Amino acid sequence: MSVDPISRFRRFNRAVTAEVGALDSSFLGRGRPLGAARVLNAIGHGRSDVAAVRDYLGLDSGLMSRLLRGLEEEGLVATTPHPDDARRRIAQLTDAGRQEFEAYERLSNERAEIFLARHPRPEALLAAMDLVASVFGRERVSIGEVSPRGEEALYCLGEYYGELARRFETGFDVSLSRDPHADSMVRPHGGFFVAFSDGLPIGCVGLSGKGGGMAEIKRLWVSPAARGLGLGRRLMQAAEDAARELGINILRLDTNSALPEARRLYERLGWREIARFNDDPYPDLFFEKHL
Amino acid sequence: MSVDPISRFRRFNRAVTAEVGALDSSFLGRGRPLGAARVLNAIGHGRSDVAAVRDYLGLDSGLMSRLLRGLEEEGLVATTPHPDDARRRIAQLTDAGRQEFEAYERLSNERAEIFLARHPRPEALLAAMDLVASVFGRERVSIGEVSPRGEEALYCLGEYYGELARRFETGFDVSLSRDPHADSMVRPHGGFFVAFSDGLPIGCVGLSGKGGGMAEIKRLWVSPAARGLGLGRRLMQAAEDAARELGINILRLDTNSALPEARRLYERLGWREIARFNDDPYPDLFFEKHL
DNA sequence: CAAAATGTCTGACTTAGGTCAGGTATCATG
DNA sequence: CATGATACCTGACCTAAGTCAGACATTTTG
Repeated sequence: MSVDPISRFRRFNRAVTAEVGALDSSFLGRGRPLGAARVLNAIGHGRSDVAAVRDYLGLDSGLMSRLLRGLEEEGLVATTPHPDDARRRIAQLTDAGRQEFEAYERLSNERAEIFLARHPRPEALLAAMDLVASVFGRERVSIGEVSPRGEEALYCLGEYYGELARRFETGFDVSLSRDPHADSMVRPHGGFFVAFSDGLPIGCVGLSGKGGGMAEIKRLWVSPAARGLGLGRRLMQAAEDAARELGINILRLDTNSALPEARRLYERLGWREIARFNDDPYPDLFFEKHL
Repeated sequence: MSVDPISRFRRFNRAVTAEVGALDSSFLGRGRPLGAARVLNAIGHGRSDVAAVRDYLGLDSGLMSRLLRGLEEEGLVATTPHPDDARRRIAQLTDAGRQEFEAYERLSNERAEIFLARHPRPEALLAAMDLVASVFGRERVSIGEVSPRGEEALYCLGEYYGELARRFETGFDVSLSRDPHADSMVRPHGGFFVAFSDGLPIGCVGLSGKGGGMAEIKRLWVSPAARGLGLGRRLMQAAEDAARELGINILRLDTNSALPEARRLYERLGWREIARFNDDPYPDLFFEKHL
């Protein structure tokens, strides 16, 4: 019986091709070819620069131009020259365009809801989808610096605390831990970095400093769906790069032996175990790295 | 932060659309449009009837005819009239066609291997993909009667025993259990049914009889990826239908309280708990249903 | 056995999507 | 301020894919 990995992969492909095809063609219900609908959606999602849309959708400049013209004639899009550079153009939805865009959004959301409702445990299904999407999108993960008070950061931190609570035998209570003040993770003291996969945050790390040549790495978290894809390393690299930029040359961090994969990561990245340097009740392992 | 189910679903869609598109276009490397490649593959996978191919690929009869003609001109396919009905035609690969088909298969397998190698735990990735594929392919699951000695049946039984071994505190040893003889699950005594999703077996059930108006349901198994999609019910229905056909009017089964979802299923389907009717060491629950 | 139905094929046509070679306006630079 | 680079646009062209009406041979049905 051929239930080998390859057959399973190919079954997945066929199932998904059929379904995604149906999803795509549901966009056809609004009497507009798929190309035009995709451009409308890209603009609706905030890609206003014509070149950005073209790039995102992988379109030839001629084709892009024609699609844009079509949407303009329909009265859904208006283009204006870019204020800094009149060669470039920026496209924006008109009121009618925004309505049409929202109709597409509704369609898409409806399909998503129907699909998720097909399973008795949508959370398990979503976790599986996250995992697949993370592996597929592995090359398209970007790391950005954000405010540690912003919603992306808060989301990541919430997930991080939840994970610790699950993995520490004693649970985890933020208020008992040495919680770095958000100001310490903002320039010029430090920074806060979030990894985005197609717009969704899937990992974070904080660089917490007080001025001077020393800082701490805090709150390294990678979404379960994205583990094993080298994201921890990339986040640590982003934090180190920022530290160098800020003139920091000694980094420290604390962690717990209940998180063996974190320990392995630090060791692989050239961190050295040192003696306890704080009285936080949760960590039992302490590391340092000279840049 | 929008990390709601809908966003996650849509992220999955985008990731998969991009990847599956790349996969499709990898078929273009052999200098043949996708449509022709799809027809070649359908024939290679054993769909010889022209109507069957057309139906499977959802093609117009005119288009199908032209694609077939193209493949014939390339010397990859030969068509002959159907022996029973000269209006119908059957298509078969020539030697050159088979070589070309195998080249496509190799391409497809290579891509699958590369993808799976991207993850440190391919088994977790595959489990996630199986789950998604099962939900997507929910409507396309077919139940067929097979020999209980065939490879599909043996595969399912292997998975079934593995599952019991994991779920029973004492483990599970087939040789200690009352294993129904395969002959009892073949007409006219009984039957063995396997659920297929796109060719892969994802569930089974046996109807084990010795002649006479009574039979037992044995070996009900549903792949973890396909649970919660109503497959258990469909398999039980297939077994019951076969029982009625064979003139059986009393069905029995035994199960274990370590499998609560099985118990719930039986109760929902109108089975009644009865007293122990055998001395098998594993079951502790016994059910009966009058048809 | 004539009429209706079926399965495939052919020709004429349409649409979506895409490529390519210029063309035009604008910007950056020596 | 001339020159080349850049960003977008236009026209001409092409292919893949699909639709539709009718043709033809064969089979089924009244």
